[in-house]
Amino acid sequence: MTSTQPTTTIEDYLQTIYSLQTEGETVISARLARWMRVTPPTAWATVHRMERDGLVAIDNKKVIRLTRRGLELAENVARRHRLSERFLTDILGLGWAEAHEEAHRFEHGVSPRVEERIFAILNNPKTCPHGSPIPGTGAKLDPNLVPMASLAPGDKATVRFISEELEEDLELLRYLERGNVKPGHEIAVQELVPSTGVVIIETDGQSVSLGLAVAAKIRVLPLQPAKAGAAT
Amino acid sequence: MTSTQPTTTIEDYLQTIYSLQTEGETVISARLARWMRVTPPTAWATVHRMERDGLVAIDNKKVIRLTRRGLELAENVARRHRLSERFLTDILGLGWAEAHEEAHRFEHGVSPRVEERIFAILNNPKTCPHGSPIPGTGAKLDPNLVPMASLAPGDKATVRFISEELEEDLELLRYLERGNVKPGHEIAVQELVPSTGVVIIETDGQSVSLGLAVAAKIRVLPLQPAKAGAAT
DNA sequence: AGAGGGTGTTAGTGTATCCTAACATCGGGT
DNA sequence: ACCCGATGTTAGGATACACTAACACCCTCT
Repeated sequence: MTSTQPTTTIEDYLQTIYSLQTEGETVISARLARWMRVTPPTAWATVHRMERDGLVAIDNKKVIRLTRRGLELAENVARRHRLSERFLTDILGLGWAEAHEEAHRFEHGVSPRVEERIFAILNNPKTCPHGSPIPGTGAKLDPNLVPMASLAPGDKATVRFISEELEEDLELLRYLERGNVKPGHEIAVQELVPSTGVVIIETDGQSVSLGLAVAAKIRVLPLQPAKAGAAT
Repeated sequence: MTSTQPTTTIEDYLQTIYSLQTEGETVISARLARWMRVTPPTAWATVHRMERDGLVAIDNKKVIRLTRRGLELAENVARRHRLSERFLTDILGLGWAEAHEEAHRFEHGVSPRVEERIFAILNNPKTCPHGSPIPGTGAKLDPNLVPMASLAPGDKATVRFISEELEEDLELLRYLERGNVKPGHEIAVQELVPSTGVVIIETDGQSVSLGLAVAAKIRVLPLQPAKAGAAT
């Protein structure tokens, strides 16, 4: 029977592969091992069980890709996860930073019936609190978004999306929350020198420093009219 | 390490033992096997793992009892379960009958933080929708309650509690819901002849027939003043 | 007394997850 | 040409949970 409901572990792998794949990353077993915080042999075995069950395909370069069936299941998990995040923040009042971690646990308890009710109560949201589109709503990531790291000093933009990869780091999320680096907030780049590896931006009056690796995983919508404004 | 978080399976066993024990039943391995829908050897092995981990004690008559630590954990699970039922019905609008089954899945995703928020949003409820007290609220089952099966024809009473044992049967719950045999509703016994094994009661104008075994697991609060009222 | 049912146990299996220890590979860079 | 680091794999173990087959007990009812 390959039609059995996936276990919690498999759901987690599906979701991780889905996020990485969606964000354009190459998914290999070693990467998954780090993400799932297990040893390489464990991840390897699990991925091969998934291959056996028709959830993923592994090409000759060892790259892991979701099959049609795997994608279907993964979208379902991602939907529950992102909906859970919205629910936890909007209805239960949990913090923006804590939502991801809590949702990770919460999502597995959400049945189709509960999912449907939550979706309705939230008024059909299209994205999670960190900007990821909720599968099934037709929402897609705006192709006009660019990595914050690609902006130039003086540029202004609106934060739209925090990579799920960054969400694994609770401390980082708390830092971003304190600095108002959240979807919907406007930022202005104060300093960005690749060689230093640091970006300094301004949000709502305060200065926030970020590593370039982090800034590369935050996507923003540049504000066109602000191309030449940096006086004082 | 006996201090690890219990698995989903162990949480389920704890909760079941807790319910049976609280309702005054003798808990033995064979009974648990039926409740958990596993074979006797499986239940036996699991219970012995629990004994090993200090969650239960098994006396020489094979009776299983929660230890202090087991009780503590079990109350925590029961609290999350009953709170989840309340939440699913009161906030998400799921049906009274479906709540138990859904909560069974939902409860495992509820962290202490989420539990606390749910409790607050529900305004500190003291019982689940089926009448079981929520641990931690100080609520206890009213000792004046009697099994519906112990009433006599003509007696009136208010339904207060449906045994968790009955909640396992979704069809039965649906039947009870249609017949308004739910906490807070008033009933009047129309017929109760032990030899027939059937009780017929009236609720809100409709007649409902129940087996005595079922009626024995529904507890009601007799209405004193209605001792001699059955004219027409 | 003997048959049965309900229970408890042991033995033997199988699957999913997880780990450590080792070894195999490949692509660079020195 | 050689060594290294990242990756992939195999081997060998654990543990939790679940099952079937068998057997041991006890108590009750005939």
